Amino acid sequence: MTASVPRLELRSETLVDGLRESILTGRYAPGSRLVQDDLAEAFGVSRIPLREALRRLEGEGLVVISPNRGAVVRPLAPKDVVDLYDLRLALESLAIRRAAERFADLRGSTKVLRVQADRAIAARAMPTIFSLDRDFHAGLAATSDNPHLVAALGGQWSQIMRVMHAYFQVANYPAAVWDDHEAIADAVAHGAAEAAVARLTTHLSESRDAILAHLRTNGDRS
Amino acid sequence: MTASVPRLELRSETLVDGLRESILTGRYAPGSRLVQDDLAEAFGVSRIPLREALRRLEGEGLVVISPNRGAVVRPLAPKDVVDLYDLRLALESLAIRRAAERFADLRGSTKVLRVQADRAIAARAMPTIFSLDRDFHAGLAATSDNPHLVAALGGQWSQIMRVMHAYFQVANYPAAVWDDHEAIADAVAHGAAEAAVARLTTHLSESRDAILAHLRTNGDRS
DNA sequence: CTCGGGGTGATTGTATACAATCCAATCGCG
DNA sequence: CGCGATTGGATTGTATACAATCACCCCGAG
Repeated sequence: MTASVPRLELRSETLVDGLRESILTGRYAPGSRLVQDDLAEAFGVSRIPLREALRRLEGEGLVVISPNRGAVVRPLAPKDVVDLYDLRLALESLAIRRAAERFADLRGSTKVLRVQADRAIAARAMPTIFSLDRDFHAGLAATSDNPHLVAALGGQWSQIMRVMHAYFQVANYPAAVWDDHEAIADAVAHGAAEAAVARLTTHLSESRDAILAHLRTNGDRS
Repeated sequence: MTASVPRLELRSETLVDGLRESILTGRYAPGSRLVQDDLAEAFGVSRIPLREALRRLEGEGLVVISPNRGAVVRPLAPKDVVDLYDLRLALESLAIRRAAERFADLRGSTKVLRVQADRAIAARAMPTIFSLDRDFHAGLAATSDNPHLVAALGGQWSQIMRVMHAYFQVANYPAAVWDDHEAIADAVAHGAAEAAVARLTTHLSESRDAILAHLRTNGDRS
């Protein structure tokens, strides 16, 4: 399937995206080894661009590379979940406050997302659900008009998405998620920053606790 | 400490550190091109490990790589300074709150830093001053007991350090910096999180404004 | 003088090839 | 039988070599 291909734009770029997606969706689980020869063959390239892609992801914090011992998908312990959510709350609160200052109205797109989400939930398509969830929070971040904040949040979300895919194998998504989203979008649109932050706080707490619960139930990995 | 290791440990690792340091200290200024052949020769390696190092730094947000057009040190506009400080305040406030919860006492090391800083100021050694400033804030972050927060703050600090070196060529460091540090450390040690945050807020505002002022004065670059 | 149109040198992108290192299983010795 | 040395295979690290792409300059037509 490595298409005949001279058409490829730039190997490295598509490689980074492909690898990142594979890690985020759990195709390569936290802690698993990333053997260069195998990956190179799987993506149809030599090891040179592949190694560069790994370095890129190392910089993003998705993989850990030990000299002469190779790369592994960065492991995730329960404490990481707590720490990540703590951090994420601070970042996203800032995003909300900045967005509310300008009365950013993203209720429209939120509604669209909800429709798509309902469909995905009916179809039990977890990856799609996660993706739509991410879209909402990414949209929220974007309205902050602070690219550095967007980047930082994107990094945190990557980590969290990894946890979700690692532990949410069964569909057991917190039900009120999309209600929370609407409430937050509504508050932001009215400039009610603190109300939005309050709702976000409970929103994230529930999400975090759901993950931690699943983690303890299915937490049979070392 | 660094094991005896006389011979070269691993090219890539020392390369990344060396390159990062060169960028942070302004040896390669924001916006300047990073030609692979030149850097490879300068560091005495081939282009392969060098390219990997660049990818790593791209992941950290220090360089930007355009396909077939090479890498440049990520440019920094005035708005970046504002955005970075906005973000940094949120992150460091979180660090302070977590540190204050445990009454972390870093007044001892802060005092040591101040002594070293006074010496550096007398010697007009700006890079050393920046470094000691970073040490204080890094120490503060470390007491949060949240590695992800430490990493995020480290990334922000890298960006800010780049701005400092780019615009603070002349020694004009805000005078009250080390008083602020002592006040913050003192408040944290007494568990007075909000007092520490308040002092941090003015501390960062002054630092930011000093940079912006210099930026406007010396801002003759495109 | 301005605007395309090549052509050329400089620079990046990737594959192949080989050296260095690590890991595990085996062997030898007590 | 236990345990450290050793060796072989697997895997990573780097250099050399070459292909692909781009930027710049020069030139000629309008």
